[in-house]
Amino acid sequence: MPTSRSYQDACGIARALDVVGERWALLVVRELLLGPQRFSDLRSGLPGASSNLVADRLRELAGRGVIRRRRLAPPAASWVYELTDWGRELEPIVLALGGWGLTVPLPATPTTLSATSVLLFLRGSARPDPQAPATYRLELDDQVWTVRTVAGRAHIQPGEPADADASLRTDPRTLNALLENPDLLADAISDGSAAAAGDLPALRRLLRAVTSPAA
Amino acid sequence: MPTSRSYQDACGIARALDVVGERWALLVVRELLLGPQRFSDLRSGLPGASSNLVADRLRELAGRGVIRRRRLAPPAASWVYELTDWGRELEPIVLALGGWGLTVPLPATPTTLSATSVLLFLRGSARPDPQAPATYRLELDDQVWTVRTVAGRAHIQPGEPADADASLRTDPRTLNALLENPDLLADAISDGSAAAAGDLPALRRLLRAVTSPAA
DNA sequence: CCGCATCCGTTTCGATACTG
DNA sequence: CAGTATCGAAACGGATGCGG
Repeated sequence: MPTSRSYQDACGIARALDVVGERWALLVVRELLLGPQRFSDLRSGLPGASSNLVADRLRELAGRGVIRRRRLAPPAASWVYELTDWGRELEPIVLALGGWGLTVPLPATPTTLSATSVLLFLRGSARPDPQAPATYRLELDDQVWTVRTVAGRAHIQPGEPADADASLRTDPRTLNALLENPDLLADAISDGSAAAAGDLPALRRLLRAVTSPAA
Repeated sequence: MPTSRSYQDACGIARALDVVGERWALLVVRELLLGPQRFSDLRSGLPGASSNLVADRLRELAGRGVIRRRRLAPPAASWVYELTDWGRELEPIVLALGGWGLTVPLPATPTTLSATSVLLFLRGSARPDPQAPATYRLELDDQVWTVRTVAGRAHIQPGEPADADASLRTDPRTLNALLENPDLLADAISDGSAAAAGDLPALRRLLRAVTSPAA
């Protein structure tokens, strides 16, 4: 019986940690914050976790009701994991923890950075010009995301956009660098680490929405 | 070198968990949210953690700058642990996590409940009558706390109050029950699980401030 | 007694290999 | 693609020891 060990403490903090306090659990939640993901998507977002670990956490979190396993409609016929309504209530907490974590020094050795992590940062920090709503197609490590800027906020979903003003194909680390310094876009394109198409001024506006938020 | 293992992930959430994601770490932070505590206080607040575990976590959290070890002024000449300013920034996050955790079913087997846990709940939930500020002496498992109700809020500190309107001596679990149902106070006193002194109506107002918050 | 350190059995983690 | 099986290494958890 893999009944995960409990703190046996009636305090709410301990009870929360009984559910999401195990190693990797909150990072699995993080990966699902922007929408349903398949097992292999989760694995590539959590390259440091072994496959059995990811499988264990998914089983436990599903058993606790934080996430759910769902079958995609045909012809996809694949399985995805997604947060339940209850699990989604962790979102502000996890994001606040992430804000605090930005003040933690970066690990010295080379680090990973998942697409979801960068996109959560983008969504949380971008203040796009409300006068110029736009839709973008972002392809990060072969996964496609839809980004829409509406009413001064960025909305992000996994999957293809119906219609995009501009598109960008790159990797999470490069996108992160571009969000810190949008002027690097030309360099990234010329050295092949990024490829852009469509309304490039709109794309620049998106990248600048983090460093130069609209008033 | 007990250099705790890192997620090696640049995401803020992962970096936060590198610091406070280990087992028991956030519960140590919880125990310090209301003020400095000695090693033995921490141990009695975390009865499920072995002594070496507590010592390990304290060392790690101190090394990371979340907490600090400080010598009390003579004649106490003892050591206490306390949150640094940086560690204190975890407070809203930990409290939010605790709020979510209240929706987690209680562990089946008998649970512990630390004085800090109940007092955090009291502080977070009590809406005392702003018209009747008061100071209380609370003695929980031989540790003394000062509770002051001011401006519709409860303020809590470890240690003796300078001057108390009323005092209550009990254990965390009984106090928790009394906060849920203040009418049990007479029973608790008569069966010896609580002892009260001073302005008893004021004490009843404190207990009722959680279930019947002032408008 | 307080504040740990050491020892040791058990559980979990993490890497690799493997299967439907 | 979506996991399971296996196994050594690390961490946890309980008991005990020990200096101040």
